[in-house]
Amino acid sequence: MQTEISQLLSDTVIALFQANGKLLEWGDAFTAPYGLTSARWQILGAIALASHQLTAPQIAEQMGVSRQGAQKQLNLLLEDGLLEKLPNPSHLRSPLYRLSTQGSALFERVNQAWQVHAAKSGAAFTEQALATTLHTLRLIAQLHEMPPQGEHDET
Amino acid sequence: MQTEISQLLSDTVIALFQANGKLLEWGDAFTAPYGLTSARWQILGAIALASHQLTAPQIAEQMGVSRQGAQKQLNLLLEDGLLEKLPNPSHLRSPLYRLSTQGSALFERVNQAWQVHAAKSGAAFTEQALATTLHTLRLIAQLHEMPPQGEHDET
DNA sequence: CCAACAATGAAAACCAGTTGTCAATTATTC
DNA sequence: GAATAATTGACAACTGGTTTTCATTGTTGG
Repeated sequence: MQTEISQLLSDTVIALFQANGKLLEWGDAFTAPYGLTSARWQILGAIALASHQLTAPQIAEQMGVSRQGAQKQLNLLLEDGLLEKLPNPSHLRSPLYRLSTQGSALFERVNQAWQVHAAKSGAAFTEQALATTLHTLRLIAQLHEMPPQGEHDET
Repeated sequence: MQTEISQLLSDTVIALFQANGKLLEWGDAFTAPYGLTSARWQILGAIALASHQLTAPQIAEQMGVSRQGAQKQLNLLLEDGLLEKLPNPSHLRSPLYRLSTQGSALFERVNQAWQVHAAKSGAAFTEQALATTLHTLRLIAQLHEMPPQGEHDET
């Protein structure tokens, strides 16, 4: 029995996949002039917008990706000199990460360009529609939350 | 100048990424009992719901992935016996794909389970909210459409 | 007809993520 | 304080996608 709402939900999920693909592709092109990719930009953002310095597992957590996945990008960004490690006073093995001078300047530039874009394309939406979409997306994510059976994270 | 709407847009994009991740993860778990993954399911769906038989490039187009990416999965699904090639009367090299008996039965089962889930979780949303979300997502996708400079697809 | 060009499948290299394993460090508990 | 458990970084293998390249097949124009 295909109800109206369940059909809408199916369509929404498909639209979500497509929007995700377009955004990643767009983000890659958008950040390419700065020598970045969507993935790198996302990590820089996570670090830049954090209120304090973060360890690798904290960054992964905050981004919703695996610890190892975040670490991979962190190592690459370190090689590129966009990040730097600080010794973690309370953890010998697990350094804190912050933007290097270079990384900070770069992120600043990208972020400013993004703000311009967001302000411009924001004109295509009503505040009401965006608020509803945001809420619905969060609900969808929550509804499809998987029981955490990862490494040994939860109790 | 961070307007209210551009902040909402940024938050929505982040929520979109997270929902996408959760859905893929959920889809993998959901289809695992049937021996599928999110990716395989998506391809079966594209073929099953098409009004006529499709070639590999058509399937890729319809899914919004690259020709080569779709081909990869098609070959795997062929190996698994879920699809079969039909000789294409108007194209020697480019066969048409359709679900095999086995693939058809499998998709039927998965799809029925999905319908149950969609009907159940649809209860969490109002029709209005879903419609707005669907529309907004399509608008986001459209706004971030990249100028096609691919192989030599577009005119 | 046939020469140029487009579309197709196949394969390889790569990107970005995942899980699993392992050794080392940190935290907990008795 | 020592044994045990959890956290962490590094590495390898895998998934699913991308682009690039190549040989082959269709298509089209002279």
